[in-house]
Amino acid sequence: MDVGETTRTALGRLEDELARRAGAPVLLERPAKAEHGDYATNVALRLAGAQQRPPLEIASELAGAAAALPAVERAETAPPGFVNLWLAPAWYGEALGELLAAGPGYGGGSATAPERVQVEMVSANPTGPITVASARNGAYGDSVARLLAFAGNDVEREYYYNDAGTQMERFRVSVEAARRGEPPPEDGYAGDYIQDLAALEGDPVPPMLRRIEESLERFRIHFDSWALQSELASHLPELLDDLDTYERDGALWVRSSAYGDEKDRVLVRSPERGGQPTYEAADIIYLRNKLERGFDRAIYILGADHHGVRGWYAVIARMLGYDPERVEVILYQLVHLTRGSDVVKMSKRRGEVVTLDEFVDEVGVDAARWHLVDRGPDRSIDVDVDLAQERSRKNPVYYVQYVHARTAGIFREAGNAPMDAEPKHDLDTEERNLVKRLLEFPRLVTEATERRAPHLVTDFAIRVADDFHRFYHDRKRHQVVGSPQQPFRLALMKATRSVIARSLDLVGVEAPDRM
RNA sequence: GCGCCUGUAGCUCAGUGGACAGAGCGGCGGACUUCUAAUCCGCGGGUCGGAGGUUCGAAUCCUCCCAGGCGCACCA
Repeated sequence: MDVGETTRTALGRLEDELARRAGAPVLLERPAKAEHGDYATNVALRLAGAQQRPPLEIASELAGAAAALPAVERAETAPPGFVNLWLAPAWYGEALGELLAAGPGYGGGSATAPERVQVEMVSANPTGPITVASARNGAYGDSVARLLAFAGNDVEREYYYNDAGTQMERFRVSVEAARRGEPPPEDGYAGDYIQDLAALEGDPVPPMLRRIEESLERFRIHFDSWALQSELASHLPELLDDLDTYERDGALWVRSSAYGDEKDRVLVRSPERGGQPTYEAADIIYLRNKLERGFDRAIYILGADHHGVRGWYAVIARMLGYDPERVEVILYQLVHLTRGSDVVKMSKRRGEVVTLDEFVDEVGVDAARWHLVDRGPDRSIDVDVDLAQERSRKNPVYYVQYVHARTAGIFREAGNAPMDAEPKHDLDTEERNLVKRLLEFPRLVTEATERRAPHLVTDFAIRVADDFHRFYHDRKRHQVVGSPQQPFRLALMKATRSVIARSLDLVGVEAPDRM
């Protein structure tokens, strides 16, 4: 919807033409019903109040002006004040030609002021394998990162872990116990992976981290950097000088309530509580570290159980003198494990966890990634511990991938035959619908990026697949290779394949040439 | 008690101010001498949790209520 986008697409130019005639911005929408035209605008309804005129009168004038445009084949009004437009085949050719000219970057580059962005995600302490719960964090965070990068931002992914806390101590003690052939201590960690680590020499943390990284790489998530709390902790003394702190009850507090916090926080515990820095102290060190490294924006991907810290990060930014707008906390609801219709409590000790590797072994990377991002982040996800239902071949991911396989088949058949976006025939409903769908992509991607909502992309990909499969299936009318319409239809197929491939890539799913 | 999220078709969910509310799955009935039937077509299915309000227009915005999930430590 930015100026740059509207002026460089056929749809944007048409909107600008209409806006000039209406005297107000015009947004063309695709009506739900075919009888309401290719595109429609409600601008007359919006103007009626200010102009003190009946909406249909304004609509009628605009429809008359629109009908005179070469791109417009027919313009009608409809109560209470819509203007409905039917566009000429030449306009479709122009629009499709522009889409193809944009190449692989079609739909990208929407960031008006590109930023250096860090997305911190997963960040599970390395006390065990990555679970399917953390995998949602990764699938979601990585897709957001892909969207931001496609928009033109410089994006890095970081994994943060606490290598020195009590959780890690319990983990190390559990491995030590296993090495002596003893059971894990109270509150320790059990499981086959502990035995695997016990068979190795030395600190079990590095091999555990390698295993985590392997799981995530297999899941197509690559981390540019790994941050350790122990390396950051040494910066605490210099940090304390810059903060408004005081002592009470033997502990060191920060006056965060003066920066919008609901209460002050302890940064260093009192001696009788161990005298160690708190998690909040680590938060402050880490945020400053991120921003000092030159990131314009620091994004935290956190499960909804951490929603309480959302305001805390803004408080930290203010305490350190940074613009809180540079810090962004994105929350997603949690993954619940079910068995049939029963919710089961996740518990490592009882073995009631599903690891990412198990999930991927069962359903494959593509179905797993799709399943973990195809609904809004504000909605919780159930994963059946027996995994039978996710194994289904009815998963929409295959429906979408099939578009890519079918278009690839067409090009195997067509070879290097010439293509031409300019249609030499009158376009039928399926052809028009497919072009219009593909033209939605730039705005859809822009919205998905701004809203941090990759599920809009999977939803859109299904819509593209609907339109494509409807076109493709009727071979009598829509034969591509060898038909009189071949040059145009090859152009349409190339555009379809490109949009589907990009949509799948944005959520980390492969686009196969054969299925 | 305070805060955040959710409540839409039998099930899982899209839909963040527009035209009679959509899709997938499940159910029933049809379509292959194919550029891949992992596809397509048809039929059934909904007081959009409830009540008010704002608006020409509300699933969408506001207020209250109900139900479910999660969070409110000198825990990590």
